[in-house]
Amino acid sequence: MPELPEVETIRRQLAPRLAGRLILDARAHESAKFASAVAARGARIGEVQRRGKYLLFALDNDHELIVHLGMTGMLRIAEPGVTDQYVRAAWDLDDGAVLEYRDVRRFGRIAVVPRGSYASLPTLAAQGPEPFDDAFTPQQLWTALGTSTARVKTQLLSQRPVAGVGNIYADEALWRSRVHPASRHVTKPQAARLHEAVRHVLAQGIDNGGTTLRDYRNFEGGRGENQFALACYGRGDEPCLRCATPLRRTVIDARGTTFCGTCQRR
DNA sequence: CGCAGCGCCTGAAGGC
DNA sequence: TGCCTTCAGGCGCTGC
Repeated sequence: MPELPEVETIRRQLAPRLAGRLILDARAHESAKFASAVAARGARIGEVQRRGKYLLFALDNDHELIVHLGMTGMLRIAEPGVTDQYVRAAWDLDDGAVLEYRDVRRFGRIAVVPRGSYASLPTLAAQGPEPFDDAFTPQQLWTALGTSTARVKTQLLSQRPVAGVGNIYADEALWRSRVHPASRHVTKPQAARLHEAVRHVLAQGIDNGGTTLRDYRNFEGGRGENQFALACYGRGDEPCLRCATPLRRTVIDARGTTFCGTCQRR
């Protein structure tokens, strides 16, 4: 599932490839989740930025094209003559290439909005700080987590305490910081450890080009390598790398969750 | 207003 | 072998 490291890997690859390109034409799946992709027709692409898991393409008409990859979304340059029933949007570029958005399960989303107007994307509008910005601090994380009584993992997945953490990196960060995923309250030291852990696991994910367990591919079609660096996610019943206790698998907020019942205390 | 619960999607994998 | 069930889960929306 594309989380911040996967989206950032894609952004770094496609930004230089797409900057300055004019969108000559566009097509999209009829679903409201993708239909507005055609509104980018006639615009020139500027800077490509990322906010959490959202890709933001600046357009020269005071709008921006926003792409969220959901579970199985991917961006790529089309191969000539190849048809694919899972392509949900396509943009014809002025250099002859076709940018495609492919999404088997259609959990992703595309929007064209006036620059900075995110009312139609409430999760984007309400997101917490970028994890590598100065605004993300141990104190800020502790305060943010304290405003809700929801489980700490649920809060991380809400994107509100910090942007960009999904199920894989949430399990990794909670394991690294020794915080129990179902905790409804975290201490200041726990928040400080979680702050460090979020930055660590996301930075490592970027360094490794993202995590490819099933569907994730980068803009060049390649796989990430971070799946070989995971300490917790997907390792249920395998020994904890700190204490050797078999990791436990449970469900929190309808998401598969792996954690160490010995190291990670409430 | 906050939040729990639900629905969207479809291929892969496992059971019988 | 083939059919059926279960599973993966981010996020927008609804209703309490």
